[in-house]
Parts: sequence; C-alpha cells; structure tokens
Amino acid sequence: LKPEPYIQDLLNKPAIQAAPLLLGCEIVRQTPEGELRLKIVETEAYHQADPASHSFRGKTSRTSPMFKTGGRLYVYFIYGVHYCLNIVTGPEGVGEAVLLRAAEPIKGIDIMAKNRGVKDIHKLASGPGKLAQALGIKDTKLSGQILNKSSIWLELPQVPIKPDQITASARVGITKAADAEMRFLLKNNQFVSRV
DNA sequence: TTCCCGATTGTA
DNA sequence: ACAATCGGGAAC
Repeated sequence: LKPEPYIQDLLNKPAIQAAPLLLGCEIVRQTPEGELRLKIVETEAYHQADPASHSFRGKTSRTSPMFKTGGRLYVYFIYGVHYCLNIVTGPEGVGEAVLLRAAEPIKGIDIMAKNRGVKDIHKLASGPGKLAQALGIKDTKLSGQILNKSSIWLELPQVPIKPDQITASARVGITKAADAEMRFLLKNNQFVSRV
C-alpha cells in the first residue's frame, strides 16, 4: 500500500484540531474491483469529555479503538441499519475520533454507485452512512484496524486547504452537547450532507 | 435479562 | 413526518 508521509502528524492531534485538517484529504480503499477514492468535505469531532461521544462513558469493547493512538479506524453500527466510519486521533489512552460525514467521489465512481444502488454522484457519499456504504463497508471488521495496514488509507490534500475555506457548525443528529460547533465543512462544496 | 434509544436514510 | 432494524449499555 501507499506510503503516507505527514499524515501521522495530523492524526496525533486532538480530534477537535484534526477534524478540520482532514477536510480536503483523500480517503482511499483498495478493493478487488478497483481503487475507490474520495475527497473528504465534511467531518465531526468527538472527544472523551463530550457527552455526545461514544468514548464519554469510558472504554468498552465497541469503543476501544477510540482510545488507541491516532491512525486507526473506528466503525460502528447505528440505528440497526447503517455503518459509520471514523478516523481515530490523539494519543494512546484518550478516547477521541473524527466522524467522516461526507466526501466527493474522485475515482471508482462506478463501483461506489454499485455499492450504493444509486447513480447520482451527489448522493454517493453525502452522509456518514452513505460514505461507508460507498466504500463497501458492510460490518465492523475494519474497526480497530490501522490505516495503511488495512485496505484503507489517507492522503493529504493535492491542493492545501486554507482556513477561510472551512466552515464550522453544530453537529448533526445528536441531543447532548448539541450546541458545540464541532462539525466542519468545505465552504460551497456540493457534496456535503444535507441539513 | 429487560428496556431504551441512537454520531441515519429513504420513503410517504 | 416516520418506519426500518438491531446492538450497546444502563438498570433491574
């Protein structure tokens, strides 16, 4: 798999710092059918002191990946229907991660359309459940795995993202700490989730 | 072991 | 607006 220079530096940071820095990065998955590649356009940060975070009540078998060093995957099953993909950040022992909420398809679009059962490119990864489904994630087997040592890895933005291209807002779908602005989006991007 | 509800999505 | 659908985790 591809070497990923400089990404680890980003992943060592706290989720609140890493979440906006992951915008513009590309998430890549190698599949038997071909390479899938998307540009991340929307993220949310979750940290240990945050009542909305799965790590808030401490480490459990499900959430243990969140407490590992940055650079792992955390996948969870939600609403009995969907899977969501997170990038674990920060140091060992601290439970935090960044939820990947939306992304712009770059490569392997036909494969992702097949995975999703939808053709419209704007509907392939415009939400966390859609993004995971586009990548072919159908279970939690990837949870806890290390980027680059699994089928998935990250690459830095081809063109660096400037701070004025990023917007922060309240997170989606949570009831606790609902006012905290820990959702980050690329301004004027057509591939973000609705709301 | 029971019970509640969730970091969502597609359809009515 | 609302159902689909199921597992995590708190409470009993």
